[in-house]
Amino acid sequence: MIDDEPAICRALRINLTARSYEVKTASDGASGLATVARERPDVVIVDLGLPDMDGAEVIRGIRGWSTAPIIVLSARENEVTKVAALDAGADDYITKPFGMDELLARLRAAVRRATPAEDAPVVVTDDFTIDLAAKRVRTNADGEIKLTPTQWQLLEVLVRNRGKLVTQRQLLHDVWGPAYSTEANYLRVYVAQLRRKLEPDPSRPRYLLTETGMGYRFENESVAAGS
Amino acid sequence: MIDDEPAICRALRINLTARSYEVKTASDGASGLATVARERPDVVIVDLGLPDMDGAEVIRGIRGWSTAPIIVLSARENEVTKVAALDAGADDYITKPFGMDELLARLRAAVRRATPAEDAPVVVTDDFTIDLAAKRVRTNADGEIKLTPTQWQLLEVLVRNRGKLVTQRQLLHDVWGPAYSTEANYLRVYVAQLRRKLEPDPSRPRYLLTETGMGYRFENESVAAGS
DNA sequence: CAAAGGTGTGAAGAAGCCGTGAAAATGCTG
DNA sequence: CAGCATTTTCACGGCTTCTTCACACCTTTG
Repeated sequence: MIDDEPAICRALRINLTARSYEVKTASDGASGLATVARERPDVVIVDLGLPDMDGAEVIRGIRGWSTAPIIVLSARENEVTKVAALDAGADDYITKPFGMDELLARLRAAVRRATPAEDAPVVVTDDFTIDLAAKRVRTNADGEIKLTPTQWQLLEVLVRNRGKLVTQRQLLHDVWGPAYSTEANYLRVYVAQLRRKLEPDPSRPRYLLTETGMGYRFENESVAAGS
Repeated sequence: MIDDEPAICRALRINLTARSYEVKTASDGASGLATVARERPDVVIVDLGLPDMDGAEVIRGIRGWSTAPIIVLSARENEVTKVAALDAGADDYITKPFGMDELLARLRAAVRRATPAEDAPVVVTDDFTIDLAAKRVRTNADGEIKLTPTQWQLLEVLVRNRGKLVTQRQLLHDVWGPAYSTEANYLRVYVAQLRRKLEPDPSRPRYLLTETGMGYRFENESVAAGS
């Protein structure tokens, strides 16, 4: 937050911190730019009418090397100023006085836009790599592995719960649907198929583990230290 | 633009057309959603207070399957309405009466934000070159290739997700719209057409790969070193 | 030590999916 | 309105995938 009015700064800091945003403040353009450079914020809130620099200057200074959303606060209704700020690279422009709820909503909108929903869905083991997003598996030995839809779904459920035990019941429910809670042989058949394709030694599984009487577990102890 | 006031509609249309935006209008929520589904606009402007639907409903309806920026116009200063619209997925909220210059500036900001990731609008393979921006394909053998609109859209979705598997569902959704989630034969027909035009050996595809039961994948393993 | 339940195989028929060519319907242009 | 390009629909053979089953193996339990 780059703002020279202590009152607004304090009000915002309190409200934002209460919603578990992390807030850093600067009170003029120069130190604002420095802070942005240092802290790499996810969003920047800039008050126009800073003591040392023109608002559009500050915005351009940030845009020169960051694509973080910039929200401008200003007392000035003046349309020319708004247009200048927006064209300099600002993402939103709020006129004072403003409601805190509106600011927060605009903040959420800005963050939402900037976050392209990337949850790193790639699991790497010593023997193969699973890319959940691309729906793709390759082994270090043979390269690309082809999985059938059911095989893939089963693997996906297990990998999404990696480390945890997944009940037979739940696996059947998630892969075959609510009507198949009893057909436990499906699991045996398909787990065997996956082991044949993924495990270095299918008869002694290292990743797709059986928990007798309960279900299965995908384990990826990066092994690291032998023994 | 979804707006039921003819005066505003006309004013906007004139101003936007003059700046060489292409404008489509709808005068109520239902036809607005239909128009968005059909036209695939780059930005949507929605007036709240439509005759048939709640504003937030319209926004959610669009957000359900499009990520195009949505700018809301409204006569209501009411903060609750603003927050509701923004949290429903709107990107900006402008209170009437507004200055045309401000609207245009916010429009530019919205479009600018929405078009960042053009990280490689030209895809080159060993056999052909796809220019996403210019919407053109040329093969090394025959030169320029003509694609029909549907063929192009399908190819575009696949290429934008190159390397990733794209579900049949998603392809139908993105190319034909939200109502066609089941017509999987369309895909077979059009993929075959694309293969006939692009693949060196259409019966043994190298780029447009089938993942039986799941979907299709555009692959461009520059072939590179064998083994 | 024998019985019982749960698990890992391999194989075979059934079911469903894909590629294909072509015809009917639709929309567009002049 | 005719002529053309495009989209939608359909039915077939060939192939992949799913389901089902029988049997061997293991571990636990009385």
